[in-house]
Amino acid sequence: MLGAVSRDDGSVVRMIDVANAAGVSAMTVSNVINGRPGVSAQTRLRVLATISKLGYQVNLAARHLRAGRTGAVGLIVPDIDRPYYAQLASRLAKGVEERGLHLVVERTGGDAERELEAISFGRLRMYDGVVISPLRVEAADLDQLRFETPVVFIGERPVPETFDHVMMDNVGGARQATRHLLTTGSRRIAIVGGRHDDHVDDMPSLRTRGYRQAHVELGADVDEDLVIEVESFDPASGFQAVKRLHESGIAFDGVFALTDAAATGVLRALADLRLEVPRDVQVIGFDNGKETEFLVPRLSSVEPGNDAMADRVLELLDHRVAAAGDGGDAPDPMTTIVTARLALRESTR
Amino acid sequence: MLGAVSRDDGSVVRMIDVANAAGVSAMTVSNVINGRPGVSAQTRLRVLATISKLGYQVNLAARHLRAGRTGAVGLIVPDIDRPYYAQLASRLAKGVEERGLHLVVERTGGDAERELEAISFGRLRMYDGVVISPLRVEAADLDQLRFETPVVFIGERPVPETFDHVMMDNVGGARQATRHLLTTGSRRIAIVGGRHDDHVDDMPSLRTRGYRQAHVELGADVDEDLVIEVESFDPASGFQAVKRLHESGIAFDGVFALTDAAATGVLRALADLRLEVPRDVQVIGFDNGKETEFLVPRLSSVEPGNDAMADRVLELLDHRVAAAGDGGDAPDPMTTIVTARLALRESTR
DNA sequence: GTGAAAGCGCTAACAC
DNA sequence: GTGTTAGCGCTTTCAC
Repeated sequence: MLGAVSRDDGSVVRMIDVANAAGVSAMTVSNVINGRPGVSAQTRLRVLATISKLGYQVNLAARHLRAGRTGAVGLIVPDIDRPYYAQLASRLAKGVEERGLHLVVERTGGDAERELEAISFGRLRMYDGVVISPLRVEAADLDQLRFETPVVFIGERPVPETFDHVMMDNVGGARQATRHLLTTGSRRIAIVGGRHDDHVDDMPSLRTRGYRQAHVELGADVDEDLVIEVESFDPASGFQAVKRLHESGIAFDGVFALTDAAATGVLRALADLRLEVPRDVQVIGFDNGKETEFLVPRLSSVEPGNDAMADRVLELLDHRVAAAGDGGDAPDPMTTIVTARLALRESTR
Repeated sequence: MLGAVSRDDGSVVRMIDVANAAGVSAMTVSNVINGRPGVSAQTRLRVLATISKLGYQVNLAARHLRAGRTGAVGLIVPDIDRPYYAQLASRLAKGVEERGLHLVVERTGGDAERELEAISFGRLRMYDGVVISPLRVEAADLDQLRFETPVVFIGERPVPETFDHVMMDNVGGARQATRHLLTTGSRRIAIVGGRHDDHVDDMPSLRTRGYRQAHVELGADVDEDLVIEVESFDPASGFQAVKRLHESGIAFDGVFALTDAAATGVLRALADLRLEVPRDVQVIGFDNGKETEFLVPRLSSVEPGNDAMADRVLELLDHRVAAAGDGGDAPDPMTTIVTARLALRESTR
């Protein structure tokens, strides 16, 4: 049997084997293992000794089948390779493990169908709770869904109010960043990764809205030539964006890059163009990643509060998993927006 | 029941429900779902229609309990946040999903006990196959282990010959990098993250050996003052290392940083010291990460062949999982060393 | 080509 | 404080 654990004699140690060896019933062994009350100290010790002597380990599949608990929390993300998701996964894994559970990471590749599939009935059943950061799924698709597994949504995609939702303050962070550039003398600020049409609720649109808001508030105009749409938000895109801007002869004295990764490419391109940062061009990124303070020049960035987001997600899961376990009333769904702040370094004045 | 899937009337759709609705037995439904032969085309269609009408999904826990297959491959790594592991996870996830399985990522935090625990009998049973990248576990501890789940080890830790093992060419890559610096005129090459005592088989020691080998081959001496041990291999460590070197007044005209992340900090520190790269100091990293070609200056690096490693891991799993499934003979364990090559850019001459 | 019986290893409910 | 009974939903075996 694939995956089965066998001892030297080829047999598998089951709970009943432990029970027989210890001279008790399987139920008592189960009670000991799960720390349930009603077992005498003496019996408990004998059972524990037998367990370690036989090297017994619970069969999680059987427990899952019987008890409905899986011991796993699912994290469903577009991609586990990108720093934002990798860090989210790392933080959640830590928290989930402290609660005696495992984190299972599933990647969708940013595919709408696979996102929906991942939160389908059957797949959710594999988890005690699920955290999903959708990229494409529509609120309308989610509206139909009804399930008992606690689900927390994370990110900027709109989500029906019937779900817990944790989001970063994309608009506010972008607004602060842009305001800083404007108030320190930049007049023509390029937004790398921005959207001309910012009416969809995704990351680039929300950050573009903050950029526009700041302009309106400070009485500045947005030149649509400075709104540079890009495919992906990596260094290569940032690099290309600045190169294109320069080749088009469009003047600019500030850059708001929608991610630190893109900003890395922006800095590289400006160095190639012999433009000095921040004297000729100010640059600010978004994410406040670990690398920012070691770039040349050190990159100013928006700190989105990812730790706080992860903590909040864990809190929400706690509430809901506890309620589901007790059969208690499910708490009202909540939307949390974590505030962003600026981390200013050498790339801005 | 937590995690249970319920329909509007609160009931759960089981295989037997599908069977009743389609007027067949559960066994026939099972045969249809698993694509087993011996079901007439007509019956098959009727069953499939009923399945989609009732929205039935197999209960994976029950299947797992009965069949012993889990549909999951485990990846056990010290940390999922670090780019090397994140990329490994991403690549493996893709490959595993192509095979109709899931990748479950577990992090150990680099703790020896937790690494051992993760490959214990009970935990392995959760997976059809396991990939583990240990950081601390000793070969002696592994020697005792005997299990039927296919396990592939990855990384530089020594592993008993009874296991499949995929490693990158740490020594060879470091040797090439150092040779390049030496043959292009550097005489005093600092190794950031190196080890004075390189007799343990871990990443820093192996790369240090390559560094020493290159020196021996080219008749150069290693000054132990240039071997800088660091705590972690992040930008901050690289930055500190160069600062300390400079403050001690130790001359150097080349830096081999054991990771690109450390090299990022090295470049930053050299910029602070107004040392020009590569004129005054040549710098080379290791990993050939995506960011390297956008740093200022563009970083030369050792390309370790991570894609090839991931492909090889998948290949090995394929063989072993297939053998375990068929009850066929297990293939002989193999050790694969993936060759490294240099990716030269602006930071070297 | 299809179905009935048995049981995977565990735990909830209840009896003693 | 401990044991007995039953059954979670599926698949293996074997009979028809």
